[in-house]
Amino acid sequence: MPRMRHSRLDCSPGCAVEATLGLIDGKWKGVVLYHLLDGTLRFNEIRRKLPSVTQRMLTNQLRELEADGLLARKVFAEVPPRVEYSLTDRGRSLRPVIMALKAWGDANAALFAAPAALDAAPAAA
Amino acid sequence: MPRMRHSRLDCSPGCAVEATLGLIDGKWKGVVLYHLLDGTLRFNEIRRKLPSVTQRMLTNQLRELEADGLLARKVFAEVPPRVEYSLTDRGRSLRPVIMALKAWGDANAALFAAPAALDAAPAAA
DNA sequence: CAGTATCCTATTAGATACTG
DNA sequence: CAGTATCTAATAGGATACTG
Repeated sequence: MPRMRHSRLDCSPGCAVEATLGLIDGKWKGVVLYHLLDGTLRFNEIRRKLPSVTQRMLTNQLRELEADGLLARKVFAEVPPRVEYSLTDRGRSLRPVIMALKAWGDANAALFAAPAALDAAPAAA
Repeated sequence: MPRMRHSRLDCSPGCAVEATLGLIDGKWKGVVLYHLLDGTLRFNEIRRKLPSVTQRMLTNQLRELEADGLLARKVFAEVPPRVEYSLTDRGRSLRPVIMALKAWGDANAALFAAPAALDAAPAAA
């Protein structure tokens, strides 16, 4: 069972930066958080938004986010089963962070598309 | 030689979130970027700010940041050698992102100190 | 001072199959 | 539908020693 991620607390004061990063890294956490900003989603709804995530990975990432108090998991005793994921207050408080990441990514999309565009690109603010 | 990190581009539109994250994850990149926001630093100056980083890791992280166009490495032909690291314009454009990460981390410091404080804590905005 | 070079371990992530 | 369970591959990260 994959528990125990980097503690990353052996710094300061940049420590806070790494601590926050530690909660939202993991290959899919950022996107998951991003999509949940729009509201509650079921397991397979999230999955459909992440074309190449495996079931196992998505479960892991969701469990870690839950363990970190960023999202809530609500299981409905139905057949077929239904599980809904939504952000907690703490999770929602990450909105500015997520949006800052997204804004920069959008502004620098060229960087990701063409690695060689480094010199040419205008380095958008 | 550790090259080739996750491409993370198989999403959308949360893609931008992961793309940005991909550039600043790595166990030390966030802090390095943070410290360089204050100005140019030499190799060992950075190292001193990161008590437990190894020489190898710091070098790796710095090289990746450089390859991603976020920082510039300036070598002085002196004895003893001197190498200065500073943010590029693109690196500086990450300031809002880094500061958002830091702000959240500071506001939620309790979360990192005591993992059990999840319920009690007030979930600062 | 600012790295390289090796070697080795731990953590992450993917594939695949099965289940309440 | 929403997971588990295994097994394995890839990657990140650390320890240590050496060098221009």
